[in-house]
Amino acid sequence: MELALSLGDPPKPFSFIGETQKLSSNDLGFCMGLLRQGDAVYGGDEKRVSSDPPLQLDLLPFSPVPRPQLCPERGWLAAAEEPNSAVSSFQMAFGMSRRGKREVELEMIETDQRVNTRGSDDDENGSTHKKLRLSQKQSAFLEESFKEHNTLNTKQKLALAKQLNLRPRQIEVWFQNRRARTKLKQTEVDCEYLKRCCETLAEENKRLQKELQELRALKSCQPFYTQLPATTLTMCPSCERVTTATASGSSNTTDVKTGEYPFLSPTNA
DNA sequence: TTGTGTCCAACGTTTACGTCA
DNA sequence: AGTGACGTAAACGTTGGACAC
Repeated sequence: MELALSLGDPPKPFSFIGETQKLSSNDLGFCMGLLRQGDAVYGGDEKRVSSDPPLQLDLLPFSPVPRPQLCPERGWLAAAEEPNSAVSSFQMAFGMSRRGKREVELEMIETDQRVNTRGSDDDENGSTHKKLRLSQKQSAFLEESFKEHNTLNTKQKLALAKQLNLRPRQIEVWFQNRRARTKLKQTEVDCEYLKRCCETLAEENKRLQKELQELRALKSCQPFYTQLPATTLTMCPSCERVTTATASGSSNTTDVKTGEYPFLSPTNA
């Protein structure tokens, strides 16, 4: 059994869920995907062994609290901002537009007086490395690279190492740690979001309980209702018909859309 | 199909560094 | 100036998945 859980994201199919299960992109809320054991998913081209479609449940058709997202451009929280409209912290810090930014960055790296000298010499002879902080400019350049792609292939890693005068291993480690930091921060944000959701739902529950109590009180004051037998309402999700099962065992159905009660219609009367 | 080796991301931990009281 | 506590970032070790052979 495979379970995917998306908190607060606009519902979208999970990797193992096909196009047929798409939900409205306007909705926000909780999204769960369920894959039964025996379903097989292979890499990019998804093939399924089981004929039964997996489930994707949108548990909240509305989002009581807009879920904040860590802004990859700025490194702080952002809510419903245009992702490309923001000027990055790097650009803000160094006062430049995105155009030509790369050239300026490289120039700064080259002129950086504090060169991280824990270089390839140590790497080759396998001696232990003395830990040195990366310079601000090196960090800034890595941050920029991370915003463009948070994982590196070998080619990118080597290129970055060469540009920043660092060992490829350092680049690799930096990206690993950076991903860990991002994840940690997003987890914190998600926790806060869930906390607020919980509070909102608790309030809603309280309100509904109160409403129910009022309705029950109203019902006890109106003898007409008390004469009706106790019923259990169930709705068929596909045809949206409600079945009322009475305590005596009889049952009736009604169409939710039209509100028509067949047993009261002239044809049935 | 199974076994083996390689690569890499994720994760937890350790360690060095910087800051502050 | 020296020192210890603390937070952060760099680095390390392990594990497991994907992939090629």
